[in-house]
Amino acid sequence: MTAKDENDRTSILNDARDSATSRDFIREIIDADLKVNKNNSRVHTRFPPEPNGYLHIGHAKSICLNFGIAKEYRGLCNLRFDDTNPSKEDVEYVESIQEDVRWLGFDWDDRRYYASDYFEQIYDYAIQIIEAGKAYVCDLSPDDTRQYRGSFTLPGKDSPFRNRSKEENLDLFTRMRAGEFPDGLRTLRAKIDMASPNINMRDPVMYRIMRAEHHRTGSAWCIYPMYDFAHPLSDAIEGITHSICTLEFEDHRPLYDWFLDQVTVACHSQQIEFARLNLSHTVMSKRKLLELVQEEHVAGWDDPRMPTLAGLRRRGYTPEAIRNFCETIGVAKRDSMVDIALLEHCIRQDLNKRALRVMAVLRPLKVVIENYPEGQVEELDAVNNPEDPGAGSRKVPFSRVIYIEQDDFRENPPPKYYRLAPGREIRLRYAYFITCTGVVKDDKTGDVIELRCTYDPQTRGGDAPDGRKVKATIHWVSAQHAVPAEVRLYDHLFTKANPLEDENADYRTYINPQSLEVLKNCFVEPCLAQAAYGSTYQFERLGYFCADPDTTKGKPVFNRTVTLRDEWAKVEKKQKG
RNA sequence: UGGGGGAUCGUCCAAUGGCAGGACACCAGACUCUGGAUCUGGCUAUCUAGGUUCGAAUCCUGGUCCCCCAGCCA
Repeated sequence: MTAKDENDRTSILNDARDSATSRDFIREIIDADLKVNKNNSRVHTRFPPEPNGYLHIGHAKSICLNFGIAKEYRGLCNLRFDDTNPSKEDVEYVESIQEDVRWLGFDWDDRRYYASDYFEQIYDYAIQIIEAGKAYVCDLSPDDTRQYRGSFTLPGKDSPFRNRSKEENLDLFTRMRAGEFPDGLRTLRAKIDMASPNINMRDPVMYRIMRAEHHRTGSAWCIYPMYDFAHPLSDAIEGITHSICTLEFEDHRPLYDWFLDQVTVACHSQQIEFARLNLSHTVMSKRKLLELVQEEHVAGWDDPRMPTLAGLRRRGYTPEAIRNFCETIGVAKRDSMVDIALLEHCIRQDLNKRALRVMAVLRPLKVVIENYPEGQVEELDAVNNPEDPGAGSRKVPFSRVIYIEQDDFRENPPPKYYRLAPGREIRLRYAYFITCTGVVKDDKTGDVIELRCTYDPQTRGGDAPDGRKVKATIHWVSAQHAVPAEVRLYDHLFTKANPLEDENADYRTYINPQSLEVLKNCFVEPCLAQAAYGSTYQFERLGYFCADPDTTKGKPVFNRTVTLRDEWAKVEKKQKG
């Protein structure tokens, strides 16, 4: 190696260092590998989902890690479907997975692979291992296999079929493939050590007989390789240098290495394990998410309450916010539970910069401005985004009858409540100062159903020429111009930070009964009449919302992505004890 | 119980023998035509007991607690 090469690599390393916000232990391992020119200084990762469910925010962590590392080190990251168990897998999932990875902002170019692409090669490797006397066909039933495996404290016993001849093994394995035996009758097992303290090394199953329609190979195969066998070989075939997976595979690493040591491969990838993401107030296992869908606790994989990428997307989360979240939480080996407040912070931070501000009244209270001329309409200027001068401004119609938020009026205002109350003056955003002069109540219920107010014509646009101040500014919508809308208010899916914490209670008992509140009688300002699916807005003083695909021509539907931070809510909560 | 991992603010991540730092959350204040945003300040942590060292979150020894593994799932 020349001094120039050394300098080049050093500068690449430094670039990588600069572009990363912090050096996690995985990047440190890669730095060290690069320093000794391991793998000819190549960095090649892969994201290997099993197509048996939708991707969730935990996968996003892995995607950002694998694709992110590839990008930083000027390497490559493959997308590989780990489809070795056809009984659980489906094309629906391979499609959603690709959509989600792309949406998150990552690109695998032409490197979309399937473990099933390698079935023939993996089979050949199995033959090699049998020929080397390191694998055998076992006739033990699943039950007996378990019995023979022993326990944590007891060593296993050798299978009676362990010492079959190579010829017999080859013959039997060939016939397994040929479909001569029923499902589950025999397996191919690695001959390692039934007394190993690591249970994964006690002659693990390499192939099982399973007649199931595979989403890619159809019925071409009736034997399928197990993860432990297929995964290291798939990595080797693709030339993966760093095979990043989660902590539960840590004790599989000796087996990963063992398989690669039995066969001739160009590349022996290094498996590195990190802690999977746990997020408060939700669940992350695919099995539980499937249950929530199947038992109809949610409306589907893309229900905006789900931690799936499809759900978050429909909820109004942006790829940028999710990527930023993944960067912020870091990567380490200790089990942890990230507060969902951090995810919410990330989406607020992103949407604050880009979401157009509009006015929407969710729980309308009619207000008649008595001294405002009947029939008059004014077009008032409203800023689209105070954080982004380039976003410009728009006209908002104002008239004698408007709607305000029920929550913005109190007949008997508590301490520190700054909004409208009898006799009090406040500002209508971008419009006028108004003073509440009367309250109309429902005869029967006594509920406030209408407010009578007067306005000060001198305050047009929102400023008083005499310099007087008001304590509050509230949003409003002109009644005659209002567009009816449906708004879906979402909250955490679970009431408990960790729904799995209590071993005596099913996680479903902590499903938040108020995770969805549908408001069908909302009014939004006219510019929202043709809000397109996916467009995000800040409803001023309420939160960030996005148009849902359920939107129809006459009636927009909005999902609340997240509320704004709300000081008054805190004060009120404190007052109520 | 055998094996594999892990313990740092309330939460997540840094500090790689040299002033325990950042983010979120929380609290207080400033500012504000969003009780938003922004700004300022504050709070709170090295699992434990010994040892090595001028100096330990970091090294050594003992203990404690937590997570994972006994699928023909991944």
